[in-house]
Amino acid sequence: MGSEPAGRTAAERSREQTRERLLAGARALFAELGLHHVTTHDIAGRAGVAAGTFYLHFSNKREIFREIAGETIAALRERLDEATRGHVGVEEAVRAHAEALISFAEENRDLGRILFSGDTDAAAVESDVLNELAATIAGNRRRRMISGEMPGLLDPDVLSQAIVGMLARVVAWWLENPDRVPRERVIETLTRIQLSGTHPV
Amino acid sequence: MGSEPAGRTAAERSREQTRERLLAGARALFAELGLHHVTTHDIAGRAGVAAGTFYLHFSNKREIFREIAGETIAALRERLDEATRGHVGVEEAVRAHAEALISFAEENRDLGRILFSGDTDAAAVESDVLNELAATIAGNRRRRMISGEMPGLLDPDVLSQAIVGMLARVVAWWLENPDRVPRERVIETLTRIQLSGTHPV
Amino acid sequence: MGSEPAGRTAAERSREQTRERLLAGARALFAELGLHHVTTHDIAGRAGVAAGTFYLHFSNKREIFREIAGETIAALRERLDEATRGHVGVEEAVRAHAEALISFAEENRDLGRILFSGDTDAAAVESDVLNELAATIAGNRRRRMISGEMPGLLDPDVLSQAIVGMLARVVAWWLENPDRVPRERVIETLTRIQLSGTHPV
Amino acid sequence: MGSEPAGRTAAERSREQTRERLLAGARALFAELGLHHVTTHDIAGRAGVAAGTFYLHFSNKREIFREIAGETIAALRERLDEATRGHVGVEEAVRAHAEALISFAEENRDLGRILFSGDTDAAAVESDVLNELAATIAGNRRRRMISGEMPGLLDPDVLSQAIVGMLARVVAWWLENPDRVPRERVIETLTRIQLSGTHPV
DNA sequence: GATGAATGAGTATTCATTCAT
DNA sequence: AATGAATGAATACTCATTCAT
Repeated sequence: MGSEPAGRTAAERSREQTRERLLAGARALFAELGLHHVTTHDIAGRAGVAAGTFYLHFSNKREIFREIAGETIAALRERLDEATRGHVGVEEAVRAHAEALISFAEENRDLGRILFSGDTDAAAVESDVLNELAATIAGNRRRRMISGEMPGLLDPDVLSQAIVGMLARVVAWWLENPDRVPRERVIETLTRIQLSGTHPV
Repeated sequence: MGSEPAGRTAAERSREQTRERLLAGARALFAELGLHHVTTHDIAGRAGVAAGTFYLHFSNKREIFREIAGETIAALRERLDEATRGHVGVEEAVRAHAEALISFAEENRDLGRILFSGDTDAAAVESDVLNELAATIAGNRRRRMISGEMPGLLDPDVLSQAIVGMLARVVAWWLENPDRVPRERVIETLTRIQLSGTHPV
Repeated sequence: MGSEPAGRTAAERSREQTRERLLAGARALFAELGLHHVTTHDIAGRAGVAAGTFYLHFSNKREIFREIAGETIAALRERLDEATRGHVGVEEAVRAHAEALISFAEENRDLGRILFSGDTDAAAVESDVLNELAATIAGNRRRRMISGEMPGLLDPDVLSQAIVGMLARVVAWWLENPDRVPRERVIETLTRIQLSGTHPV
Repeated sequence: MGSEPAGRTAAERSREQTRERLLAGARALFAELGLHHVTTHDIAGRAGVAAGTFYLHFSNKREIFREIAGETIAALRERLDEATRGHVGVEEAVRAHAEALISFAEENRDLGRILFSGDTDAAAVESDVLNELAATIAGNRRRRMISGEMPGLLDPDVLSQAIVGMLARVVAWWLENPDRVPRERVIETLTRIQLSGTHPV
């Protein structure tokens, strides 16, 4: 009945469970305290295993962080791709993109705080999340919109960094202050800014 | 008729020099390694003094960081105010603001990396630079432009965070990749984005 | 059927042994050098373990001292209670008390030096041993003897402090100079002084 | 009009004043904080001089403590001798001795706390104050009273330690709790205890 | 595979003491 | 004689990582 390919021994399943518990504990702790205020003992403790067990599953602290960040980024990327895929109109696509981003942030509230914060250590460990996003997002943007419409006015690299910076900052800020502005208004504002930025007078 | 206020004893001058060397060393190291990968011993070593000497000038690591960050922020704020003061036209003001920001970043290349990075630890020590900037910048922006022109389309809080995020990200990125885009083009792009955002179709 | 409670794992036994070695080392060092001339490194070194190991067993220097002092005081108190319990006659009781004190000091020669020395720092860490003793001893004394027999001549508080001061000093002195006076003579002298003080002419 | 032999230069007088100020500051600080919670910087600061000046007058921290303790002990000894000198009767002499001790403690309240506390560090620095007192006091006592009157019941060494312990403890205790018992009652109690101890039934 | 005791290099901070001015 | 900046050894405590059981 497992969704994973069967034929695993009990030991393999047990190992996998321990690994998952470590990942879960690490996610929670990193989100709460930031990368370097979390010790490997903390993570093991949160996972309910002994300190040494951590090193049976990850070769060091950076690795588990990299894994967590990596899987989160992959999920985000997929979500964003999916969100924009079906849309033809520019406005629709941009709004769907913003909506997907906000939804993802809400669902990954804890890790989002780190991933979108621009934390230098986190960035050093994982090839900078935001830079990857910049490439992806800017790629989309360029393909779909900029082409031809604003010949030399806006530099595409600067623009992509600007958009990423804007998105990351707004998301991080809104995660910390969710009651200041309703969700829909955040999406709407993000959408408008991007549209106006690409359809100038 | 020295450039420094006269009437200081040799000891005072020596002390002041050591203090400045510590500050300079700390600035460079913080920029290079981030707040908590720098030890007080490192700072002292870089300044060419013994480890204990650090504590004759600063009571702890947080203090020297706060001092560095504080003075830099104050200088930045003044620079931005000054830049926007004389201008009547919106476009002129926005461009002058962007220009001042870029110039400041160039002159404070090292620290800029931290201040604009959104480093969570740095933010915890010094009342978050970017948040302060958000307030200031957003204030200006709101006063001068938004009034009446885009009634309820853009949320002012979200907008201010977006602008700050955009500016910080672009500046931090450009400091790391100064050769990718010429300075003028960065300024021009930043200016255009902001203007388009406030003069929508 | 070992002398220690069975059913312990090897790790638990090892841990307990290390802990005991740390306690033993600390006892010896504190006795030799006094509370604050002993470093946690010294204690670890004496126990034959690495410096960090100390902190796996005690959260800081004060704690290990408190533990050592606490257990010693508890043992002493029990010994004194036991010694005096069975005796009806005043003289018998006083002599048994003095005898128990001297025996205890002999058996705990090292720590006695600190506990009976009135060391102000030690006292600050552990609620002052001598003050506790003063209360206990004086309580016994008052109950059993003074009642009615010397109405207002001797102040009970002053008397109890005097007795404790006398006992502590004599014990500490005798531990340092065990060959000057034979054990029995110390006990006899202590007994006589106390009896004469309570059975005046 | 100085009480000291004249013929001192201004420099000599200035030096002497600085020295006295250091001694005064050290006395106050040692009394307040105990020997090793006082830094040489503290002492210099309290004396209103620079840190280095301390070492122009004392070669190290131990030395200034030794000097302070030494002069206090000498003064105490003189006071006690003086007090007992004129008296023929045993009771008179013992009471005068107790009275002098209490008076001295009151006048030197600050340092008394250390000198009578049995502080091990203080004792290590200065050849133990209390031991010196033990010798002196016991000497007096033996000469005047014990001779012949209690053939072998009380050991003189033990007795002298007992008396010193008693006196020191009562004095230290009373300095900390001056309101618990009136001064006269302390003296009376100390006197009675000693008399009864030497005039047993 | 899991345990958890142990390691030891690392780090902030203090303070007695020196010495150039 | 006085200053006070500088020194650097000392010390408590942390934590990533190892390894015998």
